[in-house]
Amino acid sequence: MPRTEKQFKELREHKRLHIMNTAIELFANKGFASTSINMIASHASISKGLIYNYFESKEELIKTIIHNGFDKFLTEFDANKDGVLTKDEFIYFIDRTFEILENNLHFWKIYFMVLAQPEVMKLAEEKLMELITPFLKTLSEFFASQGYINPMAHARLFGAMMDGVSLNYMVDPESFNIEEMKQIIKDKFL
Amino acid sequence: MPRTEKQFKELREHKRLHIMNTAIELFANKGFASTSINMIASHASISKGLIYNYFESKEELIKTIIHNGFDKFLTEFDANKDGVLTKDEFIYFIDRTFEILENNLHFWKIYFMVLAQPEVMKLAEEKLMELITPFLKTLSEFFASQGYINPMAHARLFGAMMDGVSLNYMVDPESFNIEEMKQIIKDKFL
Amino acid sequence: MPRTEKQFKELREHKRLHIMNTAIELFANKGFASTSINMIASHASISKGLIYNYFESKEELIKTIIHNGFDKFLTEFDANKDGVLTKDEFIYFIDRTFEILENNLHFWKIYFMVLAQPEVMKLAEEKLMELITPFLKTLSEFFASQGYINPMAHARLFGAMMDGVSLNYMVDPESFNIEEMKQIIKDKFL
Amino acid sequence: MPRTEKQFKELREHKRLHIMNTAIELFANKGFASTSINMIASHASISKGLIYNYFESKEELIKTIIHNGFDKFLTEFDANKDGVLTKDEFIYFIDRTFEILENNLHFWKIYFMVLAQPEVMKLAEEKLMELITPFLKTLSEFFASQGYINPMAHARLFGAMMDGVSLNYMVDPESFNIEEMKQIIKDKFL
DNA sequence: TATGAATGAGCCTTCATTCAT
DNA sequence: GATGAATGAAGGCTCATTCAT
Repeated sequence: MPRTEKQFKELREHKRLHIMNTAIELFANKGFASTSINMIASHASISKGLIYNYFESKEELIKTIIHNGFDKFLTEFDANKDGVLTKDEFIYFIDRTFEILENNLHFWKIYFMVLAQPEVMKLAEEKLMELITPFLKTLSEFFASQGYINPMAHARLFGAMMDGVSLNYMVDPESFNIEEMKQIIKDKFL
Repeated sequence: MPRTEKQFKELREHKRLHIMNTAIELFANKGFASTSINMIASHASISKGLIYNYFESKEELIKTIIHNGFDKFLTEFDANKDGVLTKDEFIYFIDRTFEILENNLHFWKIYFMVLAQPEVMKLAEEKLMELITPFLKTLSEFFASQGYINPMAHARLFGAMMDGVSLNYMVDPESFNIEEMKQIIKDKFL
Repeated sequence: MPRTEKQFKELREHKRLHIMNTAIELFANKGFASTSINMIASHASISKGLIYNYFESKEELIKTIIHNGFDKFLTEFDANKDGVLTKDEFIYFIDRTFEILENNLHFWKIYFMVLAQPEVMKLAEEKLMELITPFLKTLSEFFASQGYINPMAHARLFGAMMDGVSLNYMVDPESFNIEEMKQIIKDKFL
Repeated sequence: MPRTEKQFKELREHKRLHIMNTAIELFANKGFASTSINMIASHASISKGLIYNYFESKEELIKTIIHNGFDKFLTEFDANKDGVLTKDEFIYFIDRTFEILENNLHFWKIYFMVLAQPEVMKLAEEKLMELITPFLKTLSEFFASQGYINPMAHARLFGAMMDGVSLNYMVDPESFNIEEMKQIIKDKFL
């Protein structure tokens, strides 16, 4: 009965995501080490043991969350990666980045958690490079097309700035007027 | 015959700093939760118990480290805080920030640990505000004097950018050409 | 397939009592502070961690033991608490007290441990008052009915004497002839 | 210079007593295990190490306290121990016991700590027997002289009652009218 | 698949005791 | 005699992980 099998698989996938989302929320709010498997289980209204049915370990769980988050991020940008970035696409790019930031705050908290503990979390390094490389490349090409003499440095600065803005926004969203930020960034880089 | 009071005091202060420096290194590299008191003790070549002779708890230890670091940072910037920032002082400010960044990498790692790890953030929140508020104020006034219509947003963006650059520099120092960065930042904000 | 809820509950209750009984024995023989959780665990042939699955802390454990002991004590006396105590009931009361003493030596050792460590064991105070108040009231009414002019003082003295006898019996059961004691007490108070 | 040596010895003895008195207070209020050497040192305004100059160990310290206390207790009763107890001396005995109780609450707390806390009891057992045996003997002989058929049982009951009264008085001095108690006890036993 | 009892390594912390000065 | 820095064993407790059911 292929139908049943499919349903089965969907159910599994659904529960898997449920666990991940619960974990994301907790990791982001309390930190990785301070979030226990027990906590995740009870917030997800499942048993402790079941989590190990879906993830081999706590580390595996956060690793999966990070990888998934990165993949999602890349996918959401796919539209732009047709090769070249036009001026309009650059504007869209900025808007989109902030949009994603606002919609995935929890994930970004975890992303910075990972960055802040380099030795412990080699886990994410590889995936991070995968994410960043094309990002920088596209940006660099755009800045080159805009006549900047130092396009890669500009790309890096732009990326760093987006990191910093995200970080500051996360720490204290109320004090951050995203619309103003976007406008200033556009002014500075165009 | 006991040691004189002065001898004791010097001994204490010296050892206290030794513990703090050992702890800074470990916290920065492995994160707060992943660094055990045992680890700190053995890296500092002292006994576990002795740490508690100098710090009431692990929390107290990192709190002290954070406060000390922040205080030191503020002190290093004191020159600029005569009230107003001139154009030249702004340039000096940027140079100085990067200089401090390069010379105090450990502090900056801990600074990002604070921002990114909720369990540490809770311990530092107050001190962080103390650090940031005058920082933003001075910047905002400078941008106002430069004729920007949105000086506080500019100050925040500038701060965020410095955070982002620092973060990226720390994660991967080789890929970062600090001199180029400084130049671009100066171009963009002046 | 998980166990049914009923199975789990029974298992839990059973193990909970097992831990408590093991702990009572050890607390009574070695004192509260000198009995480690490790000790209780190994005497109960379970792991250290399991104890914390049933009791939140060592304090909680002894608190539960004390409360349980008091409740049991009160229950065992319920028969007499129909309001008034007749002469026969008073005799029965004395006999019953000693009977309970002999059957719950461990609990009574803990009871005196609590009395003897006022600052450490605020834990039991409330429950103790609950236990003692109706006890004294019933006695006082009885002594009043027997024509004593100072019934409450008699009740207190009687209670204190029972405490003292219990304490002495516990410390050195061999030297104590309970039957003789009972007889003398009856003679003195009737 | 014998003079200096004598002064020296007195100074030592004085400090020794100072440590003991400080320790008594703390042991009585917080229990033996919950009182640390550090605590005693700081309450006595001396250094931790100095305590070990006077007492070999914490155990030795409480042992000395207990022995001293018991000796003092015996000495205070010496008057009566000329062999026989007359009726008047028995009355005096009761009055004296309560007088001592009121004036040496700390000692009595420790006495009950000894009885009730097995860890302490082991240290005092011997001395306790030394204290109790002549006490019981004298009482027993008195009750024999009064024509009681069961003099030793009476002596034990009397002793136990005094224990119980003392204990109850210590736990809750306000609820205890000592004068009333004394009167009732005299009535019951004479 | 799902449960939660059970384990045990490892954590933070305390404290009696020692010892160089 | 006097100090308090230093030690390290031991304690209470947490938690990722396993496993019988």
